[in-house]
Amino acid sequence: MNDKEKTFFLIDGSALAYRSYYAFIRNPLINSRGENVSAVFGFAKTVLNMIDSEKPDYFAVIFDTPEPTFRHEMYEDYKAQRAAMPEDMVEQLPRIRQLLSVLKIPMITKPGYEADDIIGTLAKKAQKSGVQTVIVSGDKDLLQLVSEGICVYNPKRSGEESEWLDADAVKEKLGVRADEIIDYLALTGDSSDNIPGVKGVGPKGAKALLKEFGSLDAILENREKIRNQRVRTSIEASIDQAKLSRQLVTLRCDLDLGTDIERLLIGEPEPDTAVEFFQELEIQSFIDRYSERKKIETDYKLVATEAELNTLIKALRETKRFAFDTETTSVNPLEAELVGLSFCFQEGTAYYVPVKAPEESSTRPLAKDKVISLIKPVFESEETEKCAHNAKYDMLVLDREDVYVNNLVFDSMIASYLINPSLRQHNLDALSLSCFNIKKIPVTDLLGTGKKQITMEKVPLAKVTAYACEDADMTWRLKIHLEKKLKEMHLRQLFEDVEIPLVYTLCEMEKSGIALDIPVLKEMSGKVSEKLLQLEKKIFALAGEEFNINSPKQLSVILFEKLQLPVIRRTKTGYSTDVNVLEELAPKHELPKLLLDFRQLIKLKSTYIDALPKLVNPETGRLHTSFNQTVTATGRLSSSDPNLQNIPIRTEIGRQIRRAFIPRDRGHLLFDADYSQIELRIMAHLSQDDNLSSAFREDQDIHTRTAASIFAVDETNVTADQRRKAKEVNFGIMYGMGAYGLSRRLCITPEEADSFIKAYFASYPRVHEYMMRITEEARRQGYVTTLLKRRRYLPEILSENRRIREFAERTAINMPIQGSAADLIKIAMIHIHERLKKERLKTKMLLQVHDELIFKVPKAELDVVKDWIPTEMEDAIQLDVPIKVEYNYADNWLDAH
DNA sequence: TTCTTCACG
DNA sequence: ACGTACGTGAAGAAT
Repeated sequence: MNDKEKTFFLIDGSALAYRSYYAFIRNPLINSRGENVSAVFGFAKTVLNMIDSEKPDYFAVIFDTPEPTFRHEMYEDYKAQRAAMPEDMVEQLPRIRQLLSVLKIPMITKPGYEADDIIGTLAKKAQKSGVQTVIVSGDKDLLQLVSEGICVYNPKRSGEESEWLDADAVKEKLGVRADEIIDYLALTGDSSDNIPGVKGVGPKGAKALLKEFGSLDAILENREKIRNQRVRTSIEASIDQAKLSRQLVTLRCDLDLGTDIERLLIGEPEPDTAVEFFQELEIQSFIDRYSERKKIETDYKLVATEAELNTLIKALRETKRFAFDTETTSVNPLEAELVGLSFCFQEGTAYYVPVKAPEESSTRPLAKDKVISLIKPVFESEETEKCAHNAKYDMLVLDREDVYVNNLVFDSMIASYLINPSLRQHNLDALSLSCFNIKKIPVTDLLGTGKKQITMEKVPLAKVTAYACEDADMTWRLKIHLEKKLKEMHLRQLFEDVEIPLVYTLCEMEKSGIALDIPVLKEMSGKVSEKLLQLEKKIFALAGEEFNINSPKQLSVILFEKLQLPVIRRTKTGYSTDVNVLEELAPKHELPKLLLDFRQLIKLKSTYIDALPKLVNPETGRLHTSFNQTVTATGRLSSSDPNLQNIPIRTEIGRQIRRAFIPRDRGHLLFDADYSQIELRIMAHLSQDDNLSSAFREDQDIHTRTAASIFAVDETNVTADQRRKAKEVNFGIMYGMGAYGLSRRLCITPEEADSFIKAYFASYPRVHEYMMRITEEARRQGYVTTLLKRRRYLPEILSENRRIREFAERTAINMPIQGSAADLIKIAMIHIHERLKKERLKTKMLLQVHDELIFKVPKAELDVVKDWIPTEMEDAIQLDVPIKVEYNYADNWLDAH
């Protein structure tokens, strides 16, 4: 046997498409145009996996055609029970055909015959020529083909073991030999194809009969010998049906296909075509697979002499606009050391100016001071427009070199975010790939990974030059590309008037940082530790053993197995032990209450009390968060490293942590201004509801007002409990909550909750109209917008899946409210920042917590700013209802709030 | 890396 | 029959 055995994979195309579609049914892959691509994705993934791992010599995907087949002529109810294919799967079938043509995978169909017959024909042919054949399908019919050199592969979802069925495996699985499958199916029937079989004979009966008599013919001939009387009667009544069924399940293996197996070869896909295809579908993982590092014409230059630098600077001044990027030693801008700068003002041409390089370099870079002093005026010039990708980072790095970036006009990261805020990645690598199909040099090519990772200043100059120039080049290309899109989508004003100016504001805030009273936290830490030890002791005593309380898995064992407490809810991987569950268990056992206390304390200790002091910057002595401008789908900021937008307040112990946030400098206070009920006011504005609006115009307590309406009592008679319930309703409505959710939150019946919601809409009818209008708008145009035209696409709103569709509907209701509030506070921040600067005040904006701004104010300035800061916040955007800002000040955040 | 839990608006 | 209120980030356990 000098010839290696050839292998042949035969794919049942429709079966694989179905399987792929349903694999994602709970969580379909939907691209930004609202197109479901689950089936295409799953299909591509399975096929490519098979090709990669099995490396078959021959390969073919077989599809049915819509034409009736000879089986329909033979039996009019053939496949009659089969449910219609879902609409969003039908749409994917042409895509799958396109996929196969792009991937150069042979596809075969024959009108009037089913895929199974074609598969049978090809498999038998292959068998004769000694080719090993693998049929990929979950269909039982095809098992009849299993014999020497033919097996069936049934791929399962990840997590389940896939099946390889050869003759032995078939016998083991069904208890009959592969050559008995036809008779077996003729007896049992097949509900999916609506094949009748013999009524009353199932898998067990069929197996026993075949074992005893050997074949269907023998069974029919010797039917009087069947001992089981019930089975015998069934068989006697269904002789014709059994014969018909046998005909139906028997595959035709003698079709004339006009193809030789030798011609069923997998071709080499053209990368460009493949990338284009997957880009259209927006399937990132395959875009990556087929993206090559495109050869683009580039001229990337190292600038290492003063003369070269002067020429570059002259060019930068003349062109009036350029893209730049910094290379540094760290991702944290407050720790990063500048390594070099790159510039681009013409597609494909870029310059790298190093200020640091490895010792062994043949070219010595110019001294950092020299470069800075020459380049500083260009950055500070109002005459030249600057573009960058994530400018805030570069600006913070340059700021530490005393270089201030004036006239920033473009940030490609922010542009990409405004175009589609739902995307997770807005980094330069991803954008270069998605916009231009250019795969950038991975940073890891320069720095390596894991333990051997080095920093940028140790990378040879030639490599850094190529990398840094590419960054500037891509940023420049993106500016040209994304600018157009922003204009088309009417996002330019939001971009130019809000997001770009906000970069300066956020830079200042991050640079300022906020001081921490470490002794306060140290003291808390000690007290909490003691309390935790006591709790732990009690918990172990009640549990009867020691275990890791922080492990939901170990905890589940104690609660639900050892103590036999009732399981309230399950998670994907086990039992839920979250707050709601523990609260429900609390009346039944002492332990859950202790666990709740333990959980609360350990959270406060590990996330805040002990973690925050470690994050104080040793140089400034303060905490510098990062305000992320391109993360949330609604337009809000987020805060990370550390997150200072989720400092505790709801519990007494937690809020004490706020005592540790202080104005370190003597003679300063923290000033805290927050919007009162801003989201409800925006909802009043958006819905134009008279009742809701008048509540704000009359400056009434909105929750009391709602309580009076839904409980039909006088406002003066609203009880505290009624007000609390009304508050939940007010918030719940803004999130599109249903009766069930409200009932759970208020511990009332869903019927009662429903009556509250009905009463709410009766008193605020236009709020209901708003919800109908905005969801309709989302369905019609595919997206919703905020007051400043910030956009969020919601393709899922057309989903067939109710859960997904309803989620999109709630998002459609909430995003304009949450996002408009974000628009509003962003404008206020910019105005306040600019005014503080213009009036040369020492007051510093330190934090933003969605509807709240925190400042550090010198006592001498308090009287000035305490009037105008709230006014600037109230005047940021004109609404049809008043905007109210409340403020307070003290020497720590707890008392200032 | 993913899951669960929990802190905030 | 199912799952049930929007938007975040971080810690610790398990994989």
